[in-house]
Amino acid sequence: MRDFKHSLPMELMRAREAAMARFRPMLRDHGLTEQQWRVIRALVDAGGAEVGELARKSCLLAPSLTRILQHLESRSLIKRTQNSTDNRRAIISLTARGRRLFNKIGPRLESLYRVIEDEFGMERLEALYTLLAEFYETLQANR
Amino acid sequence: MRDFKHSLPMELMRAREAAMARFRPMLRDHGLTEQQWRVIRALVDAGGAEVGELARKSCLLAPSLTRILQHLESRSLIKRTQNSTDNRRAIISLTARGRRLFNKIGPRLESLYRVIEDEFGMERLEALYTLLAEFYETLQANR
DNA sequence: TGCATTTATTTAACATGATAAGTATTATAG
DNA sequence: CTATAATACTTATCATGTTAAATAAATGCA
Repeated sequence: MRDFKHSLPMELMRAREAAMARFRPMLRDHGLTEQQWRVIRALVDAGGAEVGELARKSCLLAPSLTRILQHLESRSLIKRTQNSTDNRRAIISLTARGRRLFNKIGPRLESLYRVIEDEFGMERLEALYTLLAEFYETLQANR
Repeated sequence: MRDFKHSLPMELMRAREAAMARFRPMLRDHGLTEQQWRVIRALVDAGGAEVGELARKSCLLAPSLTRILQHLESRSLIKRTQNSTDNRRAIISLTARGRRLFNKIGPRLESLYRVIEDEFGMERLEALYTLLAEFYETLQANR
């Protein structure tokens, strides 16, 4: 059998964890989990989105997102706007407070990210991005 | 700011999830989670290990591993052997039942893995492995 | 020896991951 | 128009992720 070390899901996880270990402490200093940050960032990117759309953009399962939105709403970082034509759908968007938090954290994470770019090298990083995207597409296409 | 889509931790996660989606249903059919399987596989690979060593090999945090071991022990898939020279350490190993389960599942997962190799191609897969390992090493080295 | 420190593991608490089931709303066939 | 199916979320449940604190055994040193 293939060596245990040579397990792709494990390697992907280890690489991801190595990166997240750089970012997580700062998010935590601001009272945010990694997943909560993904939601906030997706909302900045989209400028308001339905729950399902937000789940796809932030790579979260619907039940997880439901809880996270409840949490963020209780902290007044997001708000819900009911869609008048379809009462199942609600548009989620950041509050002013949510945007302020993003503006405070975003640049700091960017600079941490640039450190990684410097350490690993932009070329190899781009190569990694490309392979990851291709891998994802290949597996999605044949499923 | 860098495009939200271009977030390395996200891409790593999406790639991992695409792969795990192929494996998870079969593990579930045998009543195992992905993490429980990692522990079993690490035990086969090491043939018995201390808890800390097992945590490293299976990429699990100690508190998660504690719970998983309790679970696996209650199902008689693993056993603990006390170390006489250091009572803090216990050697974890598979029971006969644990090994039988591994022998049943292992080959099926291998064949699912080979499907991925075929779809994505062995060369690109090796390139991905190499980049992931280098990325991990780079980030570990400078931490 | 005796006691503070370190090491190995477990508990605790809160948040998320994963699956199944439930609820409310909208679309659709008859 | 109405019963039925599909859609969009939400709840529920159990397992794990993450951090901090607790426990217990081994080590180091006065």
